[in-house]
Amino acid sequence: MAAQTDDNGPAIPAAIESAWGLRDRPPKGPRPGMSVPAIVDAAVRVADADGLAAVSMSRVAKELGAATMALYRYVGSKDELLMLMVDTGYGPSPGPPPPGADWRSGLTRWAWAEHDALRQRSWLLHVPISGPPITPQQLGWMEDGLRCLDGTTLAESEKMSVLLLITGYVRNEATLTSQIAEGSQAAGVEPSEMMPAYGRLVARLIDPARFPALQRVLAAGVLNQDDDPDDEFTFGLDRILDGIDALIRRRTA
Amino acid sequence: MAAQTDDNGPAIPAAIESAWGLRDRPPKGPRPGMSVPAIVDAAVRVADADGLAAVSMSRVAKELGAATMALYRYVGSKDELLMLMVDTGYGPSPGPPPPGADWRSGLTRWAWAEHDALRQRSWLLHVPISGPPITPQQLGWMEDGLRCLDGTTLAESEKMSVLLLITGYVRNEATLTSQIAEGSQAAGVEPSEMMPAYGRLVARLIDPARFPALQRVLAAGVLNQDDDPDDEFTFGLDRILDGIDALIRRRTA
DNA sequence: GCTGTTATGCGTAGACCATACGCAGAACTA
DNA sequence: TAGTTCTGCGTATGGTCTACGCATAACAGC
Repeated sequence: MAAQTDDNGPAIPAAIESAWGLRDRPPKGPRPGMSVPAIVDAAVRVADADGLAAVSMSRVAKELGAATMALYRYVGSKDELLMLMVDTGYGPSPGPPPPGADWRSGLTRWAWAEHDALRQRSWLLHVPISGPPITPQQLGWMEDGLRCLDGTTLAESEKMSVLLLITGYVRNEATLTSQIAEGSQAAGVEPSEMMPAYGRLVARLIDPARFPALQRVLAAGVLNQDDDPDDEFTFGLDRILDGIDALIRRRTA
Repeated sequence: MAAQTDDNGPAIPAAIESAWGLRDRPPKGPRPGMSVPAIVDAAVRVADADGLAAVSMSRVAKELGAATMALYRYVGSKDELLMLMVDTGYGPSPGPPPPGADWRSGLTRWAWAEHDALRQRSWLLHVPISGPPITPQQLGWMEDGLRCLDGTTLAESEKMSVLLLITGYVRNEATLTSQIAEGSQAAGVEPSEMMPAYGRLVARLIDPARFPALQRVLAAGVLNQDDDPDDEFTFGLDRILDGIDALIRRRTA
């Protein structure tokens, strides 16, 4: 439905038009009492306060002092609202790499910026993403990431793959640490006790004869200490950057 | 609630006891008409056929010819059922690496096994995972992954980080390709036309002056060709393995 | 200034969803 | 046979998203 075609090619989904500010208000009819950005901000406020699960259309409407169904004049569906929330939630991209920076320090900065955004707004991880990035800020992040690789000899398609690799890693790492935080909160346990408790549980369940390697990990106390999540993040990121480094050297040589 | 403690330490969540087969049937009362595995199998069948969104308690009950509320005698909540579904859905782990295999070929096989499992059951990606792996098959995968690194000089904690890195990558890559598939199906477009359509949309939205690097990617036709997803997967995996290789060499030297 | 058009705000209602609770009856123990 | 305990499941509650339609407000053109 709504697959109408105009002079400029296939139709752009309403949510995307909203995000890019391409929607022109029709000259007739009453003044709108709300605006898409106001609704998105309210939804983000709810998510910040009570998590993504608390974001229902009625809750957002209540936040604005409006009726539930009034929102549907501005966003086509809840999924559309979620998409706009993500664009707002990530915030502006970290900007192009400082002049003179090499690709590695540039991408490190880029990865940490996403890391920080996801740490601040862990609900972003719970939004079911339904496609490649298309909103303005998302593409801004992409642009800044690509610029980090500007001086390298990588092919354009390889640059893209590299960014995908890193952003995937950042999301993944953020998901894991946020799960620990949420799990500990749900169970009423200290976050620092979460991993040890997990270790004890695994130790109780597994038969050492069938899980010897796992048993060795447990015996080494890997799960007992709660190491700094930032160190864990750095470790993985450095591995990936090492791998990219190997590729770049090969392409250069 | 239900935080009772017995002789063997803190209580094990009911779902985990189910998964490990630790629940002994009480001697009194009527014979159960169903079983946890039967329910989980039915739920998996529904997810395979109509996706995770179709998995509701009533739908699963209908699949079994039972009443909705009857299921709650076997699983404590829908989340519990989902957890058991994941354990079943992944299937058995690929087994330990063939004797004599080096770590790299072992982990490649391991990564591809998860890749294949996720490709076959893309609904696994939509299950909101809520903690570290604790079910039998999940820990089996972990065990097999660890064994691939048995001969290396890595610390136990590093082995764990390496597995986390790889499994995260596999999930991420699978998520992206499944999104393309689902998106094209939802839009009624050929999957091979998905990326070009995306490229055209981006091209129409962005201002080349503000997104020069992105513009260059588009001009290079990166998004126009639909390259083999398996090649894309191999590319990222090789980057990560290169990074791990660098670490192992450093540790060995 | 009047009229027709169009858009907004939003009330109502429908179709789902998970699940708390309680009761009838089955299967066991003593 | 009596008592206990567990199963199956009907009912009901409170939540979700959103399709539909109506009253009203604001503009365009005459």
